[in-house]
Amino acid sequence: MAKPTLLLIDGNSLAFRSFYALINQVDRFVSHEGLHTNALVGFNNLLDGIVDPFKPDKALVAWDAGKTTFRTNSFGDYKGNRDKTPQELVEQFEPMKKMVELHGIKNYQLVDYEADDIIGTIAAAGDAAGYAVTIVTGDRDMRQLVTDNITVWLTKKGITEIDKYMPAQVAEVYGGLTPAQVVEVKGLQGDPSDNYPGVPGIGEKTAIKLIQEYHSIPTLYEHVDEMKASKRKENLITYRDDAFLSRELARIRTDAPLEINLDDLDYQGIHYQALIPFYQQLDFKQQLVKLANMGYVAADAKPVTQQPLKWVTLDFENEAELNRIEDVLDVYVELDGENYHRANIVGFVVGNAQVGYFASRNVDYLTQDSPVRKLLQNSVLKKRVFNAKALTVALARYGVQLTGVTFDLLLVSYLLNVNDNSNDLGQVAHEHQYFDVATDEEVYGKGAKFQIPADDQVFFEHLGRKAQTIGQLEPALMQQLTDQQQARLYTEIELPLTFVLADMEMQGITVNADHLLAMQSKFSERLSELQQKIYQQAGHEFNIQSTKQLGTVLFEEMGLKSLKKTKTGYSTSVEVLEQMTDVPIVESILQYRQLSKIQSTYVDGLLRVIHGSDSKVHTRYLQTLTQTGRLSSVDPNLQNIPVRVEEGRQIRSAFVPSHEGWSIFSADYSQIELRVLAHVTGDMEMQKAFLADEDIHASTARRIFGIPLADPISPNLRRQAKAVNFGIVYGISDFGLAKNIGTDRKTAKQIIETYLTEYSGVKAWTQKIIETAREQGYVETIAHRRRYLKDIKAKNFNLRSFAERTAMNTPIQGSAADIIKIAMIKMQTALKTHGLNSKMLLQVHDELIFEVPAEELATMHQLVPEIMDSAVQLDVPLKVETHEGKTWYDAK
DNA sequence: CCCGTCACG
DNA sequence: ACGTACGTGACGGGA
Repeated sequence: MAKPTLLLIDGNSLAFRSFYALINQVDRFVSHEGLHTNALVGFNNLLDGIVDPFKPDKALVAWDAGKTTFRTNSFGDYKGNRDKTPQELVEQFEPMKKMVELHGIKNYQLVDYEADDIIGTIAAAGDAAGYAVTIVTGDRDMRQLVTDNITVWLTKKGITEIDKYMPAQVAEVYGGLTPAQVVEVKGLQGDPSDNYPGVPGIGEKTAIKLIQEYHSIPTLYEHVDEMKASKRKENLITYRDDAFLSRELARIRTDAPLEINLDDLDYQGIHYQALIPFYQQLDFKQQLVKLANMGYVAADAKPVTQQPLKWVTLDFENEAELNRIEDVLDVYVELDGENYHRANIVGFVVGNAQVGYFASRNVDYLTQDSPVRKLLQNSVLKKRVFNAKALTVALARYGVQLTGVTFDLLLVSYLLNVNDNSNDLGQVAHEHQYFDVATDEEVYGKGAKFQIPADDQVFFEHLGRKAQTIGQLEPALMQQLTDQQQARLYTEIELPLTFVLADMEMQGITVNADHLLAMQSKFSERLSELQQKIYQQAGHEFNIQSTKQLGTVLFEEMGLKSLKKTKTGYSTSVEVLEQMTDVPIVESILQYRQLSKIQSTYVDGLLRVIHGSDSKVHTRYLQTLTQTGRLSSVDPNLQNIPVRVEEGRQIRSAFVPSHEGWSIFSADYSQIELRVLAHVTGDMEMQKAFLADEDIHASTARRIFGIPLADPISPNLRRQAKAVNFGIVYGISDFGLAKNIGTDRKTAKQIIETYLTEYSGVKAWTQKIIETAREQGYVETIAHRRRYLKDIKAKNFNLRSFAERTAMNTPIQGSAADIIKIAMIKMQTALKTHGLNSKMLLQVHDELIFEVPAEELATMHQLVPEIMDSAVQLDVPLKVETHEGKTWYDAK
């Protein structure tokens, strides 16, 4: 008969592991009550993944009781170099213990003892009582407890993967030693993380070798005199006491005076119903979904019944049934990659709840005349989709002109809350408390395991669920849009824009590959010259692109003074290097850096993404990503093509019109963010300056530096005033301004105060917007785009300050984004109504780029500014400047 | 996969 | 006393 099982869990060790596994995202895991939950998430995964399937007979989670233990009493420095446990973790301990209880497991801690000792003691008792004992921990030293009946499960890097240690595995990593000998090794080796010393110069390798030979520390010292003279022998003798002390510190106790025994440890099983309010409090949505799928729902929840799903595999027998579809069609198309300009359609589904859903992998239904194709191209039939832009572009490649989209789940979800921007339909649905659909990861797997199911039953059911979800969510989400006064933002801006963007992306922009190739060979020659020069200046070869190696060369070998550090080493950023240009190698490195950036990101990078079929690049604009409402551009990013430095700027000469004799034409808003600032703040002084079409930075300089009208403004003061204007838009701080204009903090502070006195409307507005953010929890743009600021009331100064700057910046940056989006929609319409052949190709936040036939140039110079500056009516005028040229470079 | 760096508005 | 300008994406290096 199988032995009874006893599961012992090292609470502290695993809490720390969980916390640091997600340390980078500590601020992304915060409950609505402001509690950090990253460690709780990790710990919960651990319970789910290891404990729950284990179903032990008895179980315990052991915790440290506090800072002092018998170890600190015997050795004051024990764990003396540990940083204080971060507050973000401390606050998670109590809920974590509650989580343990709700999973049916007892917690235990004991004054003066560490979790290890509790586990050691119970494990020994369990071993003696005939249990199969399993210990789960992140602490490698626990392996000393292993016996034939005690297995140690050690978490690897993350926390969900584990290595299992039985005596054989311990022997394997410890060169044939027994678990009991682990403390002998540790005694010699010491442990920097616990701050006990061991013997200097002896690491794990040597310690194992010595214990292999002498078996233990006491016997080693019996024979120490026989060792041949060496530094090691000297150290062993000198640090004898440390070795014995460290050995004791490393030894886990098996005789702690516990007040509990095995009878108290019966595993209770999971208290499902009680977990619901607990998970709700922590905002553990995924866990709630899992509970719901098991039939556990909150007492006050609407009953979750899995909706029935009507679906069939589309075939030539049943395709006629599609003709019964009227009013509305839900559509979902699955691609085999995220870049929809290249990816293939691997499956699709159309239908609605009344008639049912029709799924297929056969793209002939799309490429050839079929009922499906007719429905998709029928403009009267309302389509409900997820990611209309991707769908439009993908279908267009199969010859289908999708029309009549009224509901885009992804887009609507993003507008309701910019954080709900997952490209996974299931995840988005779960955000809206709709659980009748799984995520792609759940169905397809991820990483190397990703696979579209070969089984039609599985694949089509998932597709059907997705399509059905879109339809099910539409009424509630459209209502929420209305409630948040965002209906017009959706119907008049974002939804029409999505099709404008689809057009621009499909149009693409032609890139002259020969030109890039010429640049490539010129640059690589120059790069190897610079490389040789740098090797010479350094005295040896090294990887210039490695910040680590570069730091060693500059700050250790060459003895330059390090001016700034990053958390991983010396900073070698431009900012730092520019202060050391008197050293020749630094100058060379700066040149090398600049050139290799252009080469790798722009020359090589662009060449890689030119489509063979049309010699164009087709970016994808992400419409549902940024926190402010701007677009972003990927694959390639065409919103950060160099312009400020001449060498880089020449990249732009590779961007050319797609027809002989055409031109590249650009139109940009002048100072749009400051104009928006003048509008939203209602500041009369700033508005006057714009109404008079003054040079705004000069005008600001005049006011904040008190320069009489008769006097000219020096370029330096104008530059400073410009920095102040930028600072205001970004949510200014004296430190930031000082750094930017190279003055001291006090002066910067004075400048800001003067600015806010001179522009009192701006001052009043910044105070008001922060107040508003605190009251409603969000800020808005002129088109009612919304951004929630969860940290606006944070106790932590940094988090709160950041939220306050965001509160000021988002209405400005976001409203500017609203304006150009409106202009783009109007522009596309105007091109059509004027019967122009010019094409809008790119958007770069405050500028639009077109390709234009020669005969339309004059018209465009007039029409484009007209459309752009009348996109919205502000209290100050909008100003637009236009340029044209044979290439993008020349359109300046 | 994260970090430092650097390109843009 | 805190540490600090807003919003993005791509690259190479190195765990």
